[in-house]
Amino acid sequence: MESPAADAREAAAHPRRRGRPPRPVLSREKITTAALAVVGRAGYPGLTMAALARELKTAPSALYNHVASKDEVLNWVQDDVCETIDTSGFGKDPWDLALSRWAYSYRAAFAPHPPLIPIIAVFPVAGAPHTLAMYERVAAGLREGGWPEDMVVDVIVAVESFVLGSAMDVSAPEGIFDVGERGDLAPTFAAAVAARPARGAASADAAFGLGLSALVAGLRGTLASARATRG
Amino acid sequence: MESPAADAREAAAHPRRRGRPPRPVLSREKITTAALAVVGRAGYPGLTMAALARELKTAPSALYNHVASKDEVLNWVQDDVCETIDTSGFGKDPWDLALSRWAYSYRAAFAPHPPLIPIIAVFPVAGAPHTLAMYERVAAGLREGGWPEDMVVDVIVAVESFVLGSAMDVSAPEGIFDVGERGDLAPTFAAAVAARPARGAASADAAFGLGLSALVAGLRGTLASARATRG
DNA sequence: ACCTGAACACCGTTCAAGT
DNA sequence: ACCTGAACACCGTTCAAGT
Repeated sequence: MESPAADAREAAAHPRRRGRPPRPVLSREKITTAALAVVGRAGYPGLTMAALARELKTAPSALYNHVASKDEVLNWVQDDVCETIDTSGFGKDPWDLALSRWAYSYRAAFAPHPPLIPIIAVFPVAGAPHTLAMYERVAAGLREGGWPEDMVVDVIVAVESFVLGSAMDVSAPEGIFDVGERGDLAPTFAAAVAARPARGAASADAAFGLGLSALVAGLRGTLASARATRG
Repeated sequence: MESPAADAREAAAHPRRRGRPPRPVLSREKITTAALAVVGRAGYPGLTMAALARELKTAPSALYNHVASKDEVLNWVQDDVCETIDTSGFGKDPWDLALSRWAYSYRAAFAPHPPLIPIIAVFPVAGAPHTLAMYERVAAGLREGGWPEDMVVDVIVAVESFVLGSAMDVSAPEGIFDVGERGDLAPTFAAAVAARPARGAASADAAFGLGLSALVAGLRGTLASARATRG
């Protein structure tokens, strides 16, 4: 096992010849890690197939031996981000507390990755093992908490929808609700914006906290009446 | 005022000469309408600056005399979609009923326009008059319903986050939660998916209905305790 | 001020050639 | 099977020239 520095010297001195290499130089894991490195350095506008190939010291076309499209790369990155989400409350704390902790962690994980948010909402879980493992832990925790089997997915989807919608808000610019010159057109709204105690990212946090508390409180009521009617 | 058919014949017979036309042929309204026409015919992948220009019978570069970027075009379309959202419950029905009606209508309006969803979450309201007018009606309705001024925006943002997250779900493919071959990795989740009564778009509707009921019920509780503590 | 037409600097993706 | 290198069919945007 050579050091990365030695690898770099090696690559600069002996660029890879044409033809199939003795062992594959790319893999799902390497591509995912490289994509996150590019994003960390250049953001999502900088994540192009060319930049990704440069990070991996290959030709862009080599990527297509391992991945079908750039969208699939984004899906792999999304699955990697899901691995960092905290589900440790389930099976330990009451379901409502665990769900709330999961939601906070989920939003924090995706807030730095806005372009992945529409991806997770739409990509099948079959190709995303960490995402699937997360759903499994949440589903098991909800079942243990007393939720009927046929409601579990709807609860997950509902909370996830709120989380992902809220995660999009985090990247909104500071003055997004500033009414501008025609404040007279929206006097009530403008006054409400001015009356908000928090500013910037803290105000997005406040709205998320308010909504999550309400949603979880509402779900406690939903569960109680579901158990009452079903016995 | 000539008929559209006459306009089309005219344009085909006499393509516009170089140089400034006697009266501007483009405007925000015409560009927005044309963009919606292109989307209706070719979807969002088909909405390119070139296709938009073709719809308007101009050169693509002419668009840039009126709009700064394609993103701004999307923002204009987004504002147009907001005009169709139903806010008529506010000032008539109780705030919770009006809020629920607004949320259903909001989600239905944006479900056919997934690429606009991240746009509305991030673009300033100052340049989006219909969006602003919508917020004004909602804010006024919440104030009338007894919500304190400094909580109104957080309530709007919370409900909007849930709505937009749910709108992204509508365009998810049918089998998004199918676990695939490794069902043993997520047995509880797989069983919960199988136990869901509804399929396809109806299951997204079910999750939305469940979540919205819980969220609104939770907000009723939030308002009650806010009023109790503040007097 | 507001068009046209040509050009620029990309972009994701394909494919033959090579080992 | 899995690389390289060249090429393709776009894309959004800029800008000089024209009225």
